[in-house]
Amino acid sequence: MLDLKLIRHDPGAVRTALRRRGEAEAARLDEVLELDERRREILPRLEALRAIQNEANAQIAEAKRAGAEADEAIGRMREVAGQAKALGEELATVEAELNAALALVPNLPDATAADEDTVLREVGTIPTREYEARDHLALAGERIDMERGARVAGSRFAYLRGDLVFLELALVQWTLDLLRGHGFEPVIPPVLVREEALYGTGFLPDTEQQIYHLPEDDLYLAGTSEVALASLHAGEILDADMVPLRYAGFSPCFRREAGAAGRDTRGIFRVHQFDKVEMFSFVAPEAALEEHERLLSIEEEILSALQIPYRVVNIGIGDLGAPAAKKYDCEAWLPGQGRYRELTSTSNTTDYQARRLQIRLRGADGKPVTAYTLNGTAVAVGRTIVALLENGQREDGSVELPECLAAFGAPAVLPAA
RNA sequence: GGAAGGGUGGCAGAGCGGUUGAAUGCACCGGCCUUGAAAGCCGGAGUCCGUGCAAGCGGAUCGCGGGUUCGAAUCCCGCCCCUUCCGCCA
Repeated sequence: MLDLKLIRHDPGAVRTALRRRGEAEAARLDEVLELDERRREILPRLEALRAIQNEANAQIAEAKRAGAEADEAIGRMREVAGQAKALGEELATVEAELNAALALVPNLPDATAADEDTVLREVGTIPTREYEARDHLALAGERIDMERGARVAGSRFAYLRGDLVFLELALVQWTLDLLRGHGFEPVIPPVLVREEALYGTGFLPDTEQQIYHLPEDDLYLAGTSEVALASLHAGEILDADMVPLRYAGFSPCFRREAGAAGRDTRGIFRVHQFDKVEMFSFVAPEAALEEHERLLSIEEEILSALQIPYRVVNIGIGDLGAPAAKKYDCEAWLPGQGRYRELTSTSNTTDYQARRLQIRLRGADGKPVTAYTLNGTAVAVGRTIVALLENGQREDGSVELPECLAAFGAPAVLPAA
């Protein structure tokens, strides 16, 4: 959610920034501005009535205490109360519309966000081989069991079996260990969340078609632990010296993938359920840009340590989600597909989520300011396994795995399927 | 799932339906005192909205929402959360 005061005081600048997302988004401002004006027309009138009520109430109280009659003041209260109630209802309607309109306005793109997807750099060596590269399913064999997964839960569900389970666990543990070294507190968050948490992070109203809902309990299956991590400090005013606060959340993630029919149907590249280690930072406003680069550098450190060739993309404004002001994706080279595919993603959501979640910092002057939040994928386990298998493959179909994982229980070599 | 109790300021904890934004204690900030500190004394201090250059002024806020009433922290209803007991359970 944008700062209403900013919209009010500098609508031109906000509109200009929003235009980079398109005219339709910029046009949303008009409704917000109009509703805000109506609100500020009604509010002083209502407050004046309330002031009269409060004054009359004091007189009544005083008269009662003195044992005197207060009919005149009570009459005045009675009269004003009716007017105040009607005005109050009018205000409530306008405020509800205002909040709904404001909730639909996406975040302002950062000045350094790209207009179109822009590859910043390619890192690592794309392996050359005389044989045809296999894809991860061919390499995994029954250790990735899609057929039985589909039989039990439907398409896009998989069984991970045997060695791959130890690979997953090693990957997770190695990542959490590395992140702790970078100052991230490991967290296993709730995966089922309330609507407020999704609204607060900007997934609602925006991506509802991607989210599983449990109507019996009115809970939602989170598509990322970002939801629960952002909500960790909802409603709190944090001391400025507590930030940066960094969390590494490990959780399963659930996505309906509605609208992705037919895409990436082979293997576990795009499934309804996967595990992920997610980084999440709460920072002071002025520290956000640097923190974003920091999250990106950690993502790159991880990909490099795992010897996965990748490229970094500054995501174009058209592909930014509503909460993001800027986003980098790291795309891994997948020999089985012969192209780069998204593996991790990090977003600077500035104060967009924190304002909705009412997360503030108490600055040196004692005044609360809205915090800034950022998120980034440390390891999306399923896709990382895909990348490890396809990049580590040898001609005989066995797979060499990165050394760093061995200490955490991963096999050094995955036998051919 | 059943039964009971409870949600008040950073924390603890009062609060006959009417000068209660809210006693008191602790914690916090400033001042006095002190060589320095502690103790003591004096004072200050929540958050949000509107208005104003500002000081300020006005409004809201006692889990959330609604109701009763001229008037609700206080009474009624719904929801959320916490605690205890029973049941169930990895």
